[in-house]
Amino acid sequence: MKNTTPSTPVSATLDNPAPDSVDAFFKRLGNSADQLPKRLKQFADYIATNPDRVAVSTVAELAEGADVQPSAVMRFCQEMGFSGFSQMQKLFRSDYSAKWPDYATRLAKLREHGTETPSALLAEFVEVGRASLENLMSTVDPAALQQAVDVLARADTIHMIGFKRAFPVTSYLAYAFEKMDVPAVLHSGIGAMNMEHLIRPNDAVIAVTFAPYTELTLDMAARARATGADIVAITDVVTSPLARLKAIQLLVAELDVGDFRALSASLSLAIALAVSVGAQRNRM
Amino acid sequence: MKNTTPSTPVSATLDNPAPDSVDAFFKRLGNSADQLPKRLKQFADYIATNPDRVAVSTVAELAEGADVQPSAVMRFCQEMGFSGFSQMQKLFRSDYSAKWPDYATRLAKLREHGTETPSALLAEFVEVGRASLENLMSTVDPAALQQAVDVLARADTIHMIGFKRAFPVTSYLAYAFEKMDVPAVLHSGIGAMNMEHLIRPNDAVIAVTFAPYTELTLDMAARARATGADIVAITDVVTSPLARLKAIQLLVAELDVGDFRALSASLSLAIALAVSVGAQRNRM
DNA sequence: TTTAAAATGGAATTTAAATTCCAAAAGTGA
DNA sequence: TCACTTTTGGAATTTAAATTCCATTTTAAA
Repeated sequence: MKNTTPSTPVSATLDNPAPDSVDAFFKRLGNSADQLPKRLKQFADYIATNPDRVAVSTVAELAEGADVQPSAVMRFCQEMGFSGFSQMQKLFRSDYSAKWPDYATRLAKLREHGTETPSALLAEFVEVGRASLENLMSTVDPAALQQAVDVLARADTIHMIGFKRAFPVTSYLAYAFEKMDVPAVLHSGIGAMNMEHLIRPNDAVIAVTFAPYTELTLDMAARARATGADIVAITDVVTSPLARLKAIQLLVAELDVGDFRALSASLSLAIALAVSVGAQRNRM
Repeated sequence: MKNTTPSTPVSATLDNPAPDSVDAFFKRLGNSADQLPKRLKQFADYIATNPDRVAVSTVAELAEGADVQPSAVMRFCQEMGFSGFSQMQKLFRSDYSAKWPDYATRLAKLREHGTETPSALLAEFVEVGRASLENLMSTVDPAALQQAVDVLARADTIHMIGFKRAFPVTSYLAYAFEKMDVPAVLHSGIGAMNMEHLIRPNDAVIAVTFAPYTELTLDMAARARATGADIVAITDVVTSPLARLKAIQLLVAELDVGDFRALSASLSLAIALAVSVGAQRNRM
């Protein structure tokens, strides 16, 4: 009569049961993430960012991706309540097939719910954003972009002008320039203060405005032009009032959803511009 | 002098090279399917109807699913030009992750292509933006989004907190809310003024921050939470510190190019959120 | 500072899966 | 029907991945 009862299951202890869905897993991870040791936290961040890799990778591959040891991965899995990696992966794999109707199907499914739900609206914006990005590559003239980079890299100080819906663009430019130590001023319009006198002949201005154009932006750009500063215009069409200023034009045809636009293309253009300028200045 | 040349590679013979994409694989399968022996055909049919299972299953599992022996699976793989099942599975797995190659791969690719021309960099940001948007649809939980809209529509005043790279997001939210006459305050941090006392129990806060998280944002959100205000967090991963605040989480996994991210997905999410809130408030 | 506890990296071991092999069954043409 | 080829199922082997273990390092506490 064999009686080798190993009574305690290796897999999951009572106080630490294995999550039964990927959602539950991430919920738990969210709660306990900050009291995890360094390497385990590092791995947690990695799979939180790349959850879709878990189903199709080996321990070694994930470990390498997160830059930790395989044993750290094992410890993590156990910490999360699994018996080991295999059990955790099984969970992710079962979720995988359910979750992977492709992008097109997903969008369609969201749409049929009607434009009423926030998700359907989000789907709209995503779709429009993608279209705008695709378009961006054809509306932006590479030569003009290069020229803009040259001008901005050469400038003493870069001034950014753009309000209302253009403000997210200029504020992101400001952030990027600051991070790269490029001297740049964001003209925010705050306090109704006129900072135009700061613009000198050897400076350059990035003016951002879309139809219906903001008067203030046009005025300020015009006056900057008068002092001799170079103007780089991020705008929507060639007939934009900024054209008159002999500005270097970067055109972004952004699509609307209702009264709003996704801004994806404008932001992408802006950040590419900023990073290029930063790189070029470093080379000088 | 050892000379054990086994000259013929086991993997793929000349007349039978392994397909290099899942598409190519299925094309070949279409051609040769009807001259396959019974069991092999049976397996072919199975994976043709369940292509997504291949990446995440073992030989034994697929064999069982198709009701054939594991060895039949092996013979099938070899018939199709692969050295074995592992090689075939590798193809299916890489095809899957090709939709979103991870950060490291992408950076490496960027480096080798050279960031030389601004247009190349722009192309990179555009591509990353598109991938991020596509992914957005799967990381944002529709229920959480709906919940966020409800909370924000109900709030007396909406407060927006987000600095540095998150600031374009909050500033766009501010613009959208203003345009729709939704009472909303953008906490800009300007003048180091503390506007937190403005946040009342019946208000709601939209906090936006991405790793590395901005302390100020976390602090302000925590204090707002303490006063009883609801928090909607737009952040990158579940391990985000904002999770601790019992916030409604909207996750955006945005890819980086170098040190910067395109922000396309975050902006799209933000504007969809804002418009939904505006619409819902009008209905009340 | 010293000591103890926790965490880590990497090697050693175990386990499970992939792959091969071969005897039996099914099919094919004379 | 008989000899021969192809196909099949299942067991045996190999390979690779998961898991454990332990010596070393790091961190926290006294």
